[in-house]
Amino acid sequence: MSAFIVIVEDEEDILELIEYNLEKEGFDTIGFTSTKNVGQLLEEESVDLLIMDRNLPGVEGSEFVAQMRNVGVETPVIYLTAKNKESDIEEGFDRGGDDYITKPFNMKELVLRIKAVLKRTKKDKTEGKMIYRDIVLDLGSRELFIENKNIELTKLEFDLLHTLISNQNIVLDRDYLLEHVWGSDAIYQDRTVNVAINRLKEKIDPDKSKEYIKTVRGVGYTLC
Amino acid sequence: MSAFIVIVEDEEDILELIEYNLEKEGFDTIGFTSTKNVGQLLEEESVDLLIMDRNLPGVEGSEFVAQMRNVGVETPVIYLTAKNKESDIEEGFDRGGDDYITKPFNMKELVLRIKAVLKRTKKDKTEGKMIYRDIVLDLGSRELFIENKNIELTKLEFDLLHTLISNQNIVLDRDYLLEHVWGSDAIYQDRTVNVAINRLKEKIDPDKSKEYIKTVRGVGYTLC
DNA sequence: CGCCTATGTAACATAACGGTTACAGAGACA
DNA sequence: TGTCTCTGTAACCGTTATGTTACATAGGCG
Repeated sequence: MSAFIVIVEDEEDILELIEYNLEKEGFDTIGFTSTKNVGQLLEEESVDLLIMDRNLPGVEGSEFVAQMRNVGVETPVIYLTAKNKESDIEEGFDRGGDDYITKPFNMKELVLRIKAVLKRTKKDKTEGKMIYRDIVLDLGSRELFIENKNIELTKLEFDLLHTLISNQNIVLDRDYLLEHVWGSDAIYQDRTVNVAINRLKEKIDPDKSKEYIKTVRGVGYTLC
Repeated sequence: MSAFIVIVEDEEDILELIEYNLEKEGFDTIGFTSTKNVGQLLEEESVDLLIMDRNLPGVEGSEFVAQMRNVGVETPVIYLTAKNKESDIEEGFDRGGDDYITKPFNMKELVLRIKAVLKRTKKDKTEGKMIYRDIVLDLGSRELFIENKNIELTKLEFDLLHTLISNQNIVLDRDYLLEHVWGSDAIYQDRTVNVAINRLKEKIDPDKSKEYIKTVRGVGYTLC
């Protein structure tokens, strides 16, 4: 899971520490010691996550985010804050922040929270296309093209193919698919997955010549 | 799938009910009626799952978990909560909780969720590749490459090789293999291991020139 | 060398797994 | 309400993985 992360933190050593650790995790980062220029960046570039110190000299971090929200920027935010009085925390949440973390924090926790937020927001990011071999899955219009031919999919089929394609080369077991496609509270039988997969197979490869979806006996399914 | 589960629930009868049912499922459990002593346990012992009432007298369950996260404890959590207002649920998730279940709940659902969480956290640990000499075992795609040639394995063969390779240079006896590959509740004969090992040997080294798997007479097998 | 035990091998039986199909209920839509 | 589509469930069946058994072989030890 790669992502473009903007960090605003006035203490340079902390800023560098965060950047170093996040890049080690494979994220692209850019750091600022003030909110200057950040607004423009958020408006113009596709930023996946903003990590924002709340105790910046001059502007309150949450004030800045509130302004951003007003001009239509929806980038999720994780606040860094030395305060941990509950009122502050609640305030941060109320204004649309997605998470907070109190200093001092450890890197492991920050990374975990980042991944959690990205995972959560990845869902509503429906831009872009996913490609696998000659399969093109348009996440915006929810259309599937195979060899440039449009193939209609039901919601279930689309979601199923989507999670398969976003985990290509990884064998997904039925429980995983049930949880991620049907929902974590779904209590269905794993045979349900079975049938759904085969309906999908039938649609995307009627004459069974392509073998996009490989079944791994005793385990699950994979796109490989 | 055995696991060590800590339960925090102030109502003793509910606590006992949960413990009874989980132990019936083969889990090791320990129950507490308050968070006292729980923090220490989580830090010192390897706990697989925490089941946490959110409505404890005094401390908020999620506050307690947040504190634990701050000191580096990553134990997954399932919250028990009587509240079901959506805001509460989201908050629980946002702060790093892995799942929640609202009271009143039925045991079946709780057990299902427990198994799901355990499986999910186990999976995170098992990504990547394992290498031994010229053997490359891809845990995600469940593929085996020897000298860059792909060799198909059945589920059993894969799991067997996986535990061998993750215990290389250690002689594993048949009981260990039965428990870890076939499952702790498996009641097979040790000849079963024998045959499985040899089927694996045949696949990964047909002309018996490499001798990846060494049999240690009277003890078991090892990759050394 | 000869015995004994552990291990390898091959054949067989069966249980598990997954593909397929048919059907019924749920939901959308007119 | 009636119709149509989507989707979960159950039943059936072929395929294959795998446990079991029986027998062959190899290794250790006197």
